[in-house]
Amino acid sequence: MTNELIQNLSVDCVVFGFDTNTKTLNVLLIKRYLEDEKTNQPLVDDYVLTGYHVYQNESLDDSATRVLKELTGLTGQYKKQFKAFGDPNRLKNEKDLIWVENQRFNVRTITIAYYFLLKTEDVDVSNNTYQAKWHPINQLPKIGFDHKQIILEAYEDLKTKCLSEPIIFELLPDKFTINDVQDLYESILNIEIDNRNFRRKVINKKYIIPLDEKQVGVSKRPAQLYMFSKDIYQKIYQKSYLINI
Amino acid sequence: MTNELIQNLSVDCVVFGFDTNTKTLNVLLIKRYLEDEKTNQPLVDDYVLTGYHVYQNESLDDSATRVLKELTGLTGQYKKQFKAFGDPNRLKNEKDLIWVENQRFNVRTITIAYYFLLKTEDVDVSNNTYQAKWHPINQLPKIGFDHKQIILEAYEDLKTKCLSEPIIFELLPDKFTINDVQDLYESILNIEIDNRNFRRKVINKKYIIPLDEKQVGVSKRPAQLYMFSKDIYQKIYQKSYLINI
DNA sequence: ACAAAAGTGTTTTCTTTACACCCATGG
DNA sequence: CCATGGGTGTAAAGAAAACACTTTTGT
Repeated sequence: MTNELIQNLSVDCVVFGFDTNTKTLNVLLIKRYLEDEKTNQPLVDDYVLTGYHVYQNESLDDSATRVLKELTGLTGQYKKQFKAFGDPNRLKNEKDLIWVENQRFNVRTITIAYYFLLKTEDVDVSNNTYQAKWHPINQLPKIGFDHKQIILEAYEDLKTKCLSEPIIFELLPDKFTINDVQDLYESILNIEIDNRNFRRKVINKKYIIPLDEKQVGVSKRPAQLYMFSKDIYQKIYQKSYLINI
Repeated sequence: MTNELIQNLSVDCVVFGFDTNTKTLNVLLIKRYLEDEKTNQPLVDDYVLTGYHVYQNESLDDSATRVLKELTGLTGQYKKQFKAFGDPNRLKNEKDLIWVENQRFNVRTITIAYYFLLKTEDVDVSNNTYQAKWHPINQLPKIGFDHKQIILEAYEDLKTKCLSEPIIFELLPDKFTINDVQDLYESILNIEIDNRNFRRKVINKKYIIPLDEKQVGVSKRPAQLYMFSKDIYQKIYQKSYLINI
């Protein structure tokens, strides 16, 4: 079998990045721009998710990994396939049709959507091939295709999942403060959390390990740094059967 | 556009049914059987999920609904798209290749997997076109393709989801006893639950409504019947932000 | 009257929530 | 010495867990 693209199948990647400085949860989007050849008027000018067709000999997961690597250079980031989008009309608004025709791909394309978790600081966005930019999840720009819906569904999944699994640490640097963790939860969930109760809860976890280190270069009292131990987490993990309906 | 099948795309349906009598959670599987034309020896003889290719003008959800209807005659059942399976080698063990060649479909088929929740009693399995049979989730027969994996992942999703959403009632008749609910949780989660604590918890929910009715035709003390009100549930539903990692 | 499952209360423990001030550091 | 965010404890309320006997019904 030759290694061709599967014309009607793609992956799309919702790349979430947390910015510890501004305390915002962001999505990495690429520019979609097309001009009229004669008038030079922009025909399409908005943002979309990064994505690409799947190769014939490639698994869906590998495909998503490849797309992320091409966009960011990163590998080994947390990744989750969260939904397939395949409505027959999903690429059929006016701008999308212009774009699709220009790019010569199938209008009935099914996309397998993934989301990734990483740190904004890990991506050099300054001279990115795709003109990728971070956008706060709460201030999304004009977005093409059905990608806004895809982003929002990814975000819902993230919100649910971060309550029951320690995926939050994928969005933080290896060394973080308790307040970083709180800020992150507050950004994702859009809620306020009591600092004392939160600290107690987090610090009591055996897999949150205090380091012999404090913040440096901050113009205030430097905070204690912690790390997350996945090993310890997995060792002490106990499935909860608490029914909460 | 003609209404053709999309050759490399299918949906597969994991149909869960709870049997209130035997107190078992079951999966509906269809027979896969093929004989050698000359020797009449069985070449393939096992079970698979029901599934079919998606039509060009059909959404993924509609496709799954159609497949369920063809199998069971039922519509309007609880349905969830839970994962896409698209490994390039997913249909490539020996029996699968024999089957695939016989059925002339693409070996690189991506399937969008759904699960459905219903009551075993709602399906007339006796003279089913597909020789469909209920199989207890804990005693699955020999299963073809990658469908065992698909079933197990559906089951994992169901286990998680039934802890935080009232989907359990999709598996029960409209009128049920508290012990029915407990039996169902115990079957799904494979755990034992304290009856007194469980009753208290469930009966206190405003959306669990006691009826002016008791069981009839049972050879023991007849139990109080209840119903689940989705309306009330949605009205009083409050998103929980409890962090439990 | 007996078998079989339905139904019932209390206590202990754990978890969550609410709440306000002092501390350490860099500038 | 001051501004800034870091860090701390206690009490009350609510939820979960542990636990054994009585009641109702059909046969």
